[in-house]
Amino acid sequence: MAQIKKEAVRKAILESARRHFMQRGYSRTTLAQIAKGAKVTISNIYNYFNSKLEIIYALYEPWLLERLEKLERELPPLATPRQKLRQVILAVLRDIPTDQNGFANNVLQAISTRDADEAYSRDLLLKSEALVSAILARILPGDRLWLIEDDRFSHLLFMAFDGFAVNYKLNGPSRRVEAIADLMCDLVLGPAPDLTGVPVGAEIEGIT
Amino acid sequence: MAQIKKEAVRKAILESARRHFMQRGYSRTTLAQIAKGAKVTISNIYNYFNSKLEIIYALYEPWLLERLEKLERELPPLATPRQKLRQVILAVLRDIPTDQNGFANNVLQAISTRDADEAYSRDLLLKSEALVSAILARILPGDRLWLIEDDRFSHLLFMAFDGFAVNYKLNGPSRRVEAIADLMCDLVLGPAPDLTGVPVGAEIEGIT
DNA sequence: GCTCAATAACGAATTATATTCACTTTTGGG
DNA sequence: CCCAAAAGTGAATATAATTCGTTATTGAGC
Repeated sequence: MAQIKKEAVRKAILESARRHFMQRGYSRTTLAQIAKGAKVTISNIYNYFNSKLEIIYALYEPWLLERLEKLERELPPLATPRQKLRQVILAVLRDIPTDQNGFANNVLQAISTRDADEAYSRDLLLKSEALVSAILARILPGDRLWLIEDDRFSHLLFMAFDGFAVNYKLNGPSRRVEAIADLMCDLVLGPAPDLTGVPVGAEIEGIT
Repeated sequence: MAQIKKEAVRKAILESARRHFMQRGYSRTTLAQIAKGAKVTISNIYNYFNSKLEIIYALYEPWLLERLEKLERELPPLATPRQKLRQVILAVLRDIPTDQNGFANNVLQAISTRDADEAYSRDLLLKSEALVSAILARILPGDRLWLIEDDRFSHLLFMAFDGFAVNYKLNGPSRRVEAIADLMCDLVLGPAPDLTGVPVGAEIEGIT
């Protein structure tokens, strides 16, 4: 054959892109900046990726899946179904949208401005919803399992995920997301037990 | 004084912009197209608006408020609180995101790509949430009014609104949005009455 | 009506970037 | 040790938003 594309170069491009997207967002990051950061010429980037859009897709999938795996690791220490459900909701509506200085928003930037003829696969969305449904299946009591049929509840969460991602960039961290998580827990599991008289902090998730 | 900005010119610019945004989306609509459609030069547009972003803002607010007023007009004919709640949810998650070929998505395009130094006011979001809360206050039974405290439930709806707006452009009409509305109705008002044996159609909202 | 200054309207730059292209350099298999 | 395929390059190209210097219009005061 001949020269082989170097994994190191690809990595360098992705790393530089990630840094810049995080700092300045997708739209305002130029290929010139990415190239400079990766010590590569702009045109050589096109030997590795067909477009700027493809670069962010390459970053997005592993990032999101990693975050969902992290969520799974966080759950076992939590004592009650309520704490676990709350954590799942907060992961999707708060922790992931704010991760990496709002990285999720970059994907929305990219997707919403893409040309109609550029392919877009919703596989990742479907996969993520299924993953969250599987997590919920292990948390919810039997009489609440109808919620996750057809990934309905997960779909709702991921639709709201978009909104929280956009709003994080506009207004900073949401002041109401925890209240919304509690509200959803109440709706799904019934009202929280009255904690009056219970030592402060006992209802907080995490190490007891 | 001297020449006065003509309302007709401003209107023409907005109308042309609306048409083009609807057809091709915000990013792919050029000022050249808007100018041509409005029979105005590109540079004259800048006598009326400071930027492309300002044009879509000028279209967005009246459009959204009009849609929310339309929602209010749709409610009185509906018989039950459940039908009304369902209609509110469907308005925010389905009807408004799909209106005008996904006009809402244009605003997301504009907002998500705006420069950080461009002012953005969340007043409209807050106003809309308050409006929907007020509507819900008239629908929900007293023991469910805690849901709308601090506009929590409305906020959740409007966060999901963003997701549905984005996804409408990517995948067309959601196949699950009605199921999600039913799910939310069930969570908020308790399970739907069993309609087995009831004449078909009796549970559908609208004229009885 | 007439004047004139404010400003609407204009066309031609300017700027900023993603993408393409023709060319040069490198390198792995025979 | 070739050499062709592919990596890598710098210079166009294309597309658009925005700015700028100039011209044309017009409403208020006379």
